[in-house]
Amino acid sequence: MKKITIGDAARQSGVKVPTIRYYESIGLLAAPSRSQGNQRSYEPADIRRLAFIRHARELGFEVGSIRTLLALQDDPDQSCASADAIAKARLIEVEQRIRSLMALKTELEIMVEGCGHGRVDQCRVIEVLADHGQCMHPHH
Amino acid sequence: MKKITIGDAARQSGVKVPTIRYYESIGLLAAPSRSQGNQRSYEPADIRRLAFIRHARELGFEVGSIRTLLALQDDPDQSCASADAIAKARLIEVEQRIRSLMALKTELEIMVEGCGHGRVDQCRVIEVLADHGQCMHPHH
DNA sequence: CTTGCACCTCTAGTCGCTAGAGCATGTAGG
DNA sequence: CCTACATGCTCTAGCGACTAGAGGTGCAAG
Repeated sequence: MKKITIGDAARQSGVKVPTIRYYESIGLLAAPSRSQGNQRSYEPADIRRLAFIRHARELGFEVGSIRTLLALQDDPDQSCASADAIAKARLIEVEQRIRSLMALKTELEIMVEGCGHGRVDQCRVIEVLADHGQCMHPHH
Repeated sequence: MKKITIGDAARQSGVKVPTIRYYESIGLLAAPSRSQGNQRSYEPADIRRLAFIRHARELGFEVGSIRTLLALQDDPDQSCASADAIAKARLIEVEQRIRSLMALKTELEIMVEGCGHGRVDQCRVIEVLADHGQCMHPHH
């Protein structure tokens, strides 16, 4: 059997070495076997699990949700209703975040366009920040 | 002179009480005068400053940037080039974040739509997470 | 005068890592 | 076989921007 070091695991999964150790410490990844010299030795399944975690993190899932998703993956007989619920909740979050960022973008554009590059006391950036009432697109 | 307590400052500015104390501790807000009983007593200018900070935080500016923006506001003779640069940088960040969230939204939608609500081993949510190659809209 | 809320300070916890110190191990070249 | 040097190990502390809690004091109403 090929022994995968933590460095190789990091390269193959795209998860950084200290992060892998961190995931082990919080119980997201099982502690792997060790070599004679006490070095972690991973299996291909661990790499897949790490890639799963990484992808889920990139999608913005929190560690708690990932824990549930991993538990579901480990037990394929279960209904995927939980996974679906988690993904749907995340989708709603993302949609809200997009809406709020769009409003924010508009507000920033107004600020930047309004800036005449003169003195601060005529600057729209400062002005808009100081007085929220000037926001054209309320986002909160 | 009317004395504004920290609680009233919180209500008027929309910044929570412990957060106001935190801002004082990191030097974002000057320490106000105190009453006989050692209670903080704010001026209307402090409330405006807090509202400024709150608004900037809502727009996603980091405390470091807010520090600069506040310094600019305090000295209105200065050129607003820095304020403009900060706002522009933030605008670019926001635009990138929106793009990445849109990609993410698409991916989540595919996951959720593909979920047949059956068993986990046929669930697209789990499947897509496990295999990044299935992303239709690569976002990273 | 007492009740009860608001205020005070201080410490520690949150989340998801990241950085650093100070060692041990593994590997490639000479 | 020896020496470099990369990589591994553990442990602690730090990041940002708060938030929570303990344990105490101030103050205003009934």
